[in-house]
Amino acid sequence: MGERSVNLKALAAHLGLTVSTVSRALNNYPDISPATRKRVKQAADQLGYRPNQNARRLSIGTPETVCYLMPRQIGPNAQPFVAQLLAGLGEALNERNWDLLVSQADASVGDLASIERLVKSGRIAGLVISRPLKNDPRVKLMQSLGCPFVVHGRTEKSDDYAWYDVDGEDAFVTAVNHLARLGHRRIGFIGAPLQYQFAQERLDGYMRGLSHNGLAQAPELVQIAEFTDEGGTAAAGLLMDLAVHPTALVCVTDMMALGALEALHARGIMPGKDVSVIGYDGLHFGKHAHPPLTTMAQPQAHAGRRLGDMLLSIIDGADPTKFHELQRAHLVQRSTDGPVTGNAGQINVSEREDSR
Amino acid sequence: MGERSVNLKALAAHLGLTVSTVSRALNNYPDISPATRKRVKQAADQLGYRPNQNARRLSIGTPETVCYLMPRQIGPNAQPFVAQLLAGLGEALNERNWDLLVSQADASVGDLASIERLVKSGRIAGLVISRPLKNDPRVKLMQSLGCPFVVHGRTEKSDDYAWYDVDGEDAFVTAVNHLARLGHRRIGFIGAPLQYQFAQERLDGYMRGLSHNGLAQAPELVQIAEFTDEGGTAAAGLLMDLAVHPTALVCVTDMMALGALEALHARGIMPGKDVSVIGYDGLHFGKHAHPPLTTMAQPQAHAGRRLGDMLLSIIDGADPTKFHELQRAHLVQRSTDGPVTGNAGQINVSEREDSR
DNA sequence: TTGCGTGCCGAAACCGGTTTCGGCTAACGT
DNA sequence: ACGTTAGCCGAAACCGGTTTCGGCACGCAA
Repeated sequence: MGERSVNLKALAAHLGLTVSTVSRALNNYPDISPATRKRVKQAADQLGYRPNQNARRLSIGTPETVCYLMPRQIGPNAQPFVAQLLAGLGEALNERNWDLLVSQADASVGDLASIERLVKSGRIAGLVISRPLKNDPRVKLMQSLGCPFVVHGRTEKSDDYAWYDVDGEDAFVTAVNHLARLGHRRIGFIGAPLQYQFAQERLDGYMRGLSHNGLAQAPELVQIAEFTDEGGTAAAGLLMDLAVHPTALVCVTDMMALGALEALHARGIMPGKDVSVIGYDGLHFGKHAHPPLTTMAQPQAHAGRRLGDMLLSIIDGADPTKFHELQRAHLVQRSTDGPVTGNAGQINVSEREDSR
Repeated sequence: MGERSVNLKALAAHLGLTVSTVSRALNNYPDISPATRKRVKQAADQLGYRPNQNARRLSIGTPETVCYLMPRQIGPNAQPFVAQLLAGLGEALNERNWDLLVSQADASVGDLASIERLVKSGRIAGLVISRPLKNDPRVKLMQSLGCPFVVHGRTEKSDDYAWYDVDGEDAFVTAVNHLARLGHRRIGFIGAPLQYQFAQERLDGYMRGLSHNGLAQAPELVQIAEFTDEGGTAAAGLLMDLAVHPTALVCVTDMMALGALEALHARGIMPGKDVSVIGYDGLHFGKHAHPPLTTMAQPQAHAGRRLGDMLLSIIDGADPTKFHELQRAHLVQRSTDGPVTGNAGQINVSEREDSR
């Protein structure tokens, strides 16, 4: 209701000019006299004229929009990082007055088909993919469609597209190193399904950390579960019920680590004292866990911003293979890590009081 | 690069028909013979034709897009509910193949101006506003613009627009009732800045709960701070350092409650034993707090879906004032609530052992 | 045979902008 | 005084669809 917002035609009529003149005046074409340019611009923002973006973009030939593909799994333990990522993306896009679309693949259609529709319908100039699988079909699809995209995370072979990631392998080497230095020799791994590349990477890091410290790899020490707190509880339960249980646990996410803490409490085991636990993510909430969770924190404040800038560069024509940004996670020690103690029901190792 | 995706003209040429015929065939106009209709549709999805949405929407006259306005404050304690809300909104929109835009007001432009640009540029058919202020100028702006919108939350007077909210006042009455039943007579309130309507509502509920239980209102018992964990810690600190400190705290968000727990621990006070704490939100993380946080949980799983459906109805012409959906929060008891104990450094009340 | 619907498709206007091109006017040099 | 050249603006095509309208060809009844 009310009149439709003023369009170019109305503005032109109001000024006694043609639409083409007005358009060029507003877009700073050199063939418009300074006088009329000024007159046009004044009238424009006096009447509150805003160019219709659909029309403009149709004409321009670019949708001036990028899309963020939301990771599926939501539910009660929602993804806390989504908001931050969107904020960063939005910041990058705002500088150009581009729009940010979010899309979760329509369940009835399927991921791939839904992506294909999105790009073929000309709605988006680029796409952000989150948390890729080890061999993610979406990557190949986007490449075959010739549509610019960036990945938050990596796939198994990740040399021919742009990505931003935190080095999960390095992080888990660091975590294992830290635990080994505290005297732990039997370290359990709580992981996520290996179809996710991040899960594989972190497992690799765990393995490398083990051998780097001369520790044996025992298959029973790695437990895979869904990356929820319940998953962590279940996995930790299995590990602690082993004949000789580990004296430390590294967990693929903070959420799983929090779940692991529950399993320890349920068995009367004191995290950080009897058994060490290290998570991954650096979630703010970990500070309030019982006890406060030691974790490998990733610097994800800027992930969205970086991804946005990368994507825009690629849309501008830059070579996607040039953008590989690998950040490092760092250990934030809270209270769930500590030296190994003798009363752990397992091989007795010499107690040592490491300094913290 | 590559050929531009097939457009209507190409498809028509391929078929030896005109664009208008093909368009009408695809849109099931009755004046197209079943034979050619079928032929057209087959060719269309064989060539992978997808109508250009910018062009289509320009022609149709509606952007088929709604926008979610992200709440500003992000930072480390990101909004966990944003992802859930977006998922719900997306679900509702997907059924019509509408798009979901997210926008955080450009800091350099300002909320209002940025909203006005958004709707005047014809990009969106509706807007979702989150966490409104007591007297939120965005609501009036949208009304004066004549653009459909829904609000997640309410403002002070909320009868002339559509909203979905959880009854914070009722929730805090419930919380205070619960505490009073446990014997608490000196209950502190940890609140957020009262410019936010939700903060005011919950304070109102607290007050009503007090008088409903015949408890005195003491100004020093209500502390306002930023709604972060640090804010909660600070506010709780002030309250616990009072000459006669409260035996229970109700907090306006779970995040603040977690912060409050820190303040208690720092003073050697055992939450749930010496002093009760009740949060609000029902955050999943509260389960892993120390001790697990009792909270008023809001059923926000469906908020996004409901808001989306409401907004679409309004866009379809329904009366916005018809949509007022008020949900109730419910107490989820974990471990930070308990009967008042005598050793609390304050007026001795008769101990009573309430049943749990 | 003529006339008249009816079924089916093409022509063209339109959505609201952008951009190329051409022409008019005034100032300029010679 | 006259041709040239900027400077400035209008005309028109275009982006890729949708939708109204008109007309051709056919079948049917008179």
